[in-house]
Amino acid sequence: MAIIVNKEEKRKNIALSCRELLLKHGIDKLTISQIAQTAGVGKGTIYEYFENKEDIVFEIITTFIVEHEKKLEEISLADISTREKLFHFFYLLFENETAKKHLNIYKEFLAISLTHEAKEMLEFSEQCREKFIMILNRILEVGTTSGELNGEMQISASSLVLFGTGLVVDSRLTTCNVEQEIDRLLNIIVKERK
Amino acid sequence: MAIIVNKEEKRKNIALSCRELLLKHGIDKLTISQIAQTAGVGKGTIYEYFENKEDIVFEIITTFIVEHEKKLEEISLADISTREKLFHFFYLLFENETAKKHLNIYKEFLAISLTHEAKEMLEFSEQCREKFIMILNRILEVGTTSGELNGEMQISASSLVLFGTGLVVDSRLTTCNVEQEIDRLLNIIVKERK
DNA sequence: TTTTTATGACTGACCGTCGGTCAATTAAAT
DNA sequence: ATTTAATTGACCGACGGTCAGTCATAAAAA
Repeated sequence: MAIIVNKEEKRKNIALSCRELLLKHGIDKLTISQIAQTAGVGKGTIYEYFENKEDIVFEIITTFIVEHEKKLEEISLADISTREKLFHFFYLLFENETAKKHLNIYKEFLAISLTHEAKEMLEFSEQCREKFIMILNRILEVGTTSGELNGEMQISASSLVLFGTGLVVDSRLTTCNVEQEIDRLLNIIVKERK
Repeated sequence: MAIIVNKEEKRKNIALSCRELLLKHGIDKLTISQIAQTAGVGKGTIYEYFENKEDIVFEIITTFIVEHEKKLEEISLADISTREKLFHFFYLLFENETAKKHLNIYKEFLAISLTHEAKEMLEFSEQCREKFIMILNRILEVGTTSGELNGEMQISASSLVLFGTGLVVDSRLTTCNVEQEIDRLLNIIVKERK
């Protein structure tokens, strides 16, 4: 017949080659032409591998979120106090300039999925949420058995995820001091140890 | 010399006349041509009164949020238990079909302000946040003095606002059960009364 | 009072951009 | 030579935004 390319692989490669482009311009300013040029293919080729613009942006963002989850995993397994784990868990997206770029992209992703009811996007968000909850639960369990957390309080990981989402969204406001907010939350759920 | 119109008033009138249009179509599907037609003016006229599309959408959404704040005020002053006040405070946007339309609008507002760094928009958001915090603080104060809340816990209104924001954003996910999440939170901060 | 003039309000044809399509082309496999 | 997967960029339609020109009216001039 003719050449057979690994569609899935090429899809990922195109996405990978445009990571920096997305970080630099953000979703809105990113054009398909730019993407095609950066990936070194024709514009039409993009549509061989992606449904539409969201689809490709989504694929790129996925790579970021997967990395993010990996870091969260590391935090949950690190040899630090539960309080520190939780702090880093929430503060991860704010820690430095690179993190803030990722934060911006994540905010844009949230913005899109708030207005577009794309099924795949929602499913992916669900999966992320569940993963976050899983990791948080592990941290909470360790903290409870070690006595670091206010165990009788029945903190649920899903509530904490809501707090985290709020943090991401409201961090755009100057009246929201991220570090302080996290500390306040931790003061409630983590026992004083003296 | 020539006719002088009240720019501010006409601006508001154009916005008002398009409330239903926005509720019906959402931001993305809303076109300037539609807006102009609905408002009964030419397309160019829109740009006499608004900077750009976001500017006009923002003006419309503002009218919804102002209404929302009024309802929150009412809740905070109602003759119900603190737990009920807090529940309604968070559940207000989910209570019925009309509320859900407003929820959608609020989500779209969040979406816009997540991606556009417009100064006025941020300032308005700050004001909203401060107002929310103010109302919540009033509820919390009453609840603390009446002994309904776990007073020693130092719940901060701003943390609760973050929770609320997260609730709005994550409510688009089926894995997020709004009522349950609110109840869980309230179980932590409200004393059992038996 | 009537005419002229200045100017803000208004308009929609037009422009540039961009997401998305498709007919034509290429090239590998048979 | 034929078939077929893969690729491409010219093209399309939609949309946000602009601007040169028109309109309406109040003030000034006659």
